[in-house]
Amino acid sequence: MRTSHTLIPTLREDPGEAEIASHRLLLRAGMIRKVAAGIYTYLPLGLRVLRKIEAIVREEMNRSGAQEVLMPIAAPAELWRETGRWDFYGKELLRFKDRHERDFCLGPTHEELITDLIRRDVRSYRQLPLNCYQIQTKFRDEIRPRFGLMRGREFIMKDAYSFDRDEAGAKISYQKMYDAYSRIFTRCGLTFRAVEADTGLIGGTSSHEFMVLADTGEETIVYAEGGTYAANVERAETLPPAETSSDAPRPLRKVPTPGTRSVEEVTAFLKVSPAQLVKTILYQSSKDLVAVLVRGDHEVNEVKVKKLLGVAALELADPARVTAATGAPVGFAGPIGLRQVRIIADHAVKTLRNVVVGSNEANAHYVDANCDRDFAVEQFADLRNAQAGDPSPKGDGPLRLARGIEVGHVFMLGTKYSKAMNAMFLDPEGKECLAVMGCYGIGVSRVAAAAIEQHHDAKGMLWPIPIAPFHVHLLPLSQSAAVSATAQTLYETLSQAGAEVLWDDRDERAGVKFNDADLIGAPYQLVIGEKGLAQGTVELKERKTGTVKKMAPGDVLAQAREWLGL
RNA sequence: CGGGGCGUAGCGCAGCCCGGUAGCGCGCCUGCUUUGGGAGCAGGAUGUCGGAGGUUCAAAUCCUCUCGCCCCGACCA
Repeated sequence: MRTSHTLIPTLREDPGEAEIASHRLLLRAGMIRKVAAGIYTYLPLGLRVLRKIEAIVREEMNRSGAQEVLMPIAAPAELWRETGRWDFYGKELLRFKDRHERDFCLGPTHEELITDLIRRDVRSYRQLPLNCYQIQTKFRDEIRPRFGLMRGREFIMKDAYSFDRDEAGAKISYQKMYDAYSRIFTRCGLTFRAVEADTGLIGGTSSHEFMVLADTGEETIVYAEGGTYAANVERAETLPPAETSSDAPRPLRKVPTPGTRSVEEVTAFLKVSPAQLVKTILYQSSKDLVAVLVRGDHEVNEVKVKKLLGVAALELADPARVTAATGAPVGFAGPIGLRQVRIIADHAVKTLRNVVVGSNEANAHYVDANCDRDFAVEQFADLRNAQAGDPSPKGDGPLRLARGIEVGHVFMLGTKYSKAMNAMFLDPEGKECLAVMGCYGIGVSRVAAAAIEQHHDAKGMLWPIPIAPFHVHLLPLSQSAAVSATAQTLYETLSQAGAEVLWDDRDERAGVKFNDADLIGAPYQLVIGEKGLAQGTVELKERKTGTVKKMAPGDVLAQAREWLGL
């Protein structure tokens, strides 16, 4: 493809709105342009990358036995009401009415639509198992879209849904997808890790997320150093401390702690370690007010709290509610004498003796408080985030933290949707059974962004060959007849051999071409200049390493074949 | 939704505090020269100063409202 008539509007300067590498470089290289917050147009180069990723996804999905379908983006509310998600999904679900005032939404995911299809057309166990997938635009009205393609509102997703006769079959389907995903991300040239994950709004029984490891990732993952355990921090289990403190309980005392609200302030004032304090955090759930107790050096894991309480929504109680419930300003809440509020606590709280807690009175805390003796806890559970150094729940070493970009997520759904929507089939005995489902997503556009986060340098992108917009960037440095003729010949030779060549035929100076080529990041650059040509050579340069090989034009094909694996 | 910031030429920004009718760099167009890492000279085009209202003789600048965008937070008491 020639650049002179291709829309590749590269930018010389960094766009002000972009913070992270992928966003900045996608804009600068003229691959995407913003239309609204979290909504982008893909230009020719950006689209080529997406198509490459899609092709790999398609190949591996087909190889795994899944079949491609295409569902609509607009879905009628009725289907979403059947599963209850019309109310449950919240504001991320973009809703609208058609001209007849009927409710519709833009699909953020397609369990309802696919289940509706299958319940109509799959009646017999003979038709199962079945796995249908699509590659399609999704819309989620994110609270805060950011980082370009990383968290858009409109984005491209591959979503697949499997239907099996029973749990055992569903497990096989799940494993097939897990394996396909591993092949897909490997082929895309990504360093990734599959981790245990929370199922979130999709629901279901278990899931794994595929995380591309990158410091700019929005997710925190924990993994056992040298072991196999790996999980999203939302999900990662923490073990209760092995031993209960053997300290003898001391009498409860109330002490003045003027103006100390935070753990740091209180512990510094009382000269105790944060691990000797229990903080009391008040949450407003969709049902009632709940006090969550965790050790001073721990963090509440809201996902775990939500699960324990069986509620969908949970937020910190606002200061007015805290004061109403505790009788004290925010910062002095404690479990002792706290009435009409459910009190739940992290396991670690149970093993502590003689702790500091809030007194529900301004400017005072209790010291030497002991649970059971001084306050009652309704339920103990794992309610905190895992931290670096915690023991792995699998016992395979201490946990470490890392950042990741979630590019894929596989779920065992069980019968959540088939039950809600009555997706039944007849088994060999003629009995009606619920299909056991799984669902599997890949953020196609996010994969592109993740690849850049992992593969770039100060000058631009460093695309892995399988997803690069082009393999070779052909850079004739002058408009002379000899240079042009050589460029023409090499373009044809390489193209015929299956190499994808971007031919910079613009009348630009060498520096401009080099900089644009480095920015766009094709794995190889083929430089043709007057000087080299006078000596009978052209240069083939590896973008990533900067390694330059001078060779006769006739030797380029063989070298390119070797490097590109053609 | 809360906090902060920003909307001025295609892009990046200055001008705003202290009101007087808009500027710089890059890009774009023309010509000449130049031609291996973002060329030089000369000439040129481009702005409802995000929008609406208000104050004023006069508003990019002050006031009010509004829309959009970016960042942080929406998690620790």
